[in-house]
Amino acid sequence: MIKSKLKHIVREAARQAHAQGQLPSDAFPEVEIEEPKNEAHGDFSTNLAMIMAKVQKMPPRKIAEILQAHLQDAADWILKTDIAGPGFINFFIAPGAWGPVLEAIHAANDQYGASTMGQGHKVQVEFVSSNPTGPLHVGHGRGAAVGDSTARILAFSGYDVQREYYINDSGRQIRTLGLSVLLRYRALFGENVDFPDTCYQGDYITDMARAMKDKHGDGLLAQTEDDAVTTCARYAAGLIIEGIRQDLVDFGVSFDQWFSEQSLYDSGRVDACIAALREKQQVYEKDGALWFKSTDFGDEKDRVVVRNNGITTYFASDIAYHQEKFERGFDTVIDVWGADHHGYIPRMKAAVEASGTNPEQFQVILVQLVNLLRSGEPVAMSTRAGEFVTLQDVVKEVGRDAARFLFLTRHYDSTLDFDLEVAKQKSNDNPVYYVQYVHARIASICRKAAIDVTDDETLDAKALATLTTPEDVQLIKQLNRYPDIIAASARFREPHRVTFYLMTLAGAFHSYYNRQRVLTDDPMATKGRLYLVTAVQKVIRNGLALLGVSAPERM
RNA sequence: GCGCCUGUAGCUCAGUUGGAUAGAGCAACGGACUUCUAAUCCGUAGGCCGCAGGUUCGAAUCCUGCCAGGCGUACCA
Repeated sequence: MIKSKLKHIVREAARQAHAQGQLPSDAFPEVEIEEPKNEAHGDFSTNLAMIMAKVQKMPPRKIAEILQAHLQDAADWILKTDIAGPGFINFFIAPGAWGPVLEAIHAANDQYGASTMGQGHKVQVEFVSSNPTGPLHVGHGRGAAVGDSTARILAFSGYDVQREYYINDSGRQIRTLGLSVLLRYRALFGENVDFPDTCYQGDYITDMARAMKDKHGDGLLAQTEDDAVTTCARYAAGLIIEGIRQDLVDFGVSFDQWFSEQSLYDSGRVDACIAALREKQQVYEKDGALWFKSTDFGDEKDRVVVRNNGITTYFASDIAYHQEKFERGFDTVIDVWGADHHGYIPRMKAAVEASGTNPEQFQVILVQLVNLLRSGEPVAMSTRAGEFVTLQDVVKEVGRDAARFLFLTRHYDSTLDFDLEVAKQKSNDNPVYYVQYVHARIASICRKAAIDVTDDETLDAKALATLTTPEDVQLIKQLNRYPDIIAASARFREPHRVTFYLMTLAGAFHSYYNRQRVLTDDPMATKGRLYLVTAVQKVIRNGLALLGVSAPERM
């Protein structure tokens, strides 16, 4: 807010300088206001003079001097301006001028940081979409945290967001699942079955076999293998999906829609899609298979959509699925995938483009792997061997808040070491408590305070005016950054920016807490500081909510 | 071989999309609880931003080439 005012003031200064013939060109670039890292460089700065040097054909410092003359009396809250370095203009803001930041926070309350950036554009975020062949593991948890938080941040930033889970309930893996259950089922009746290692090994398979026995008795033994596999597959997939849904609910993640791959076949959508590809001559036959010409759209080789045995590939239904998504009117479709699927991106982009959609409307967030550790030692994980720590296990052991927060303490591009022992610790090593502690501490102050300022419609100007110490100003400046952080986080689809911001804000608060007393004998000063710390509390609560993490009143 | 991601303090990672003297946490060392919660704070120390070129007023950031690690490279999903 202060930044946008400054932006306007600088632009106005440039305009005046041009009008008075001091600047030859009126081709002004967008004014950028940034915050210098070094305090000696003021509260804000602009590099406009440097950027304009080429167009104006003048040295940057000279331009800065011209601009500075027009900035002299632009606003009474600008204490002074400096020209420094190669041509930065630095602004020093009056310590008493930061009150509007707190007013904005209290007025907006849980909407502080929200924006209309998305202008109501329809965005779909599809995430997790784990195959219903087994429970979710830690890697899925990270995808869930990233996808869910991204969706929350986009919605907060004015996008019309829909969250979707794609269920791969068709194809060979599901057959394998059914077979796995059937074989265990037969074993329950004393059959000496040979259990291939291509089948799913986990105990949950045997559990489901027992359930089949309870439900059908020995009825499946009489069926053809094909029918029995189908029965088992349907039952198992349904049960697993239900488990996944419950795990995600326990993790604080919900979806607007669960989309079945099988439904694309049942409705004839996949066949229609392939027919359309033929129509547009985007496919050709070779070696008995049908190939999609993805190389026409930048992929490195063409891809099979119908195998020579007549069965469609996963890619075929995925083309149909993404066409269907865009037909639903989404301006942007975001898929959150595990990094091991990155080779799939070019062909999917190609398919989207071939369907006549601008490929930029299709975006993939590739989430890197999670290395699960316990006290620094890797925990063995192999889905096929059935040895893995499930997301449910992790949430049970370390808690939902810690798990979600830690999944978002890295850029999704970086692999993440997730140490169960560290995640459990209620100490310095665990940033989630560091942030939550701020919320609890402030709640405690409020309980102790004689007055309640949280319902104040308008803030007492006299109380605000007491907030002039360097510690006060520093903390307010930190709060002032929040909307920009959210905007960047939404623009780049990077939830970790919020996480890092919260850790920084928490640090600033703890530091403040140790230097300044909130509740004192001075009623005005106390009131002012209550305005300040409750604003911090609101921003912490607000940011944690975007991460799907709770803000406790006591710890 | 080719493609994608990563390489920043002893360790784990940020770095406002090209800005000023590269930051934080942990670990190490030294301090602060008769105080609104010590799950906290203050201080010290720690750097060839993988290497080498290039682009410009200016590069951890952009381009090229190497080196190292991870992942991928199906008529699997």
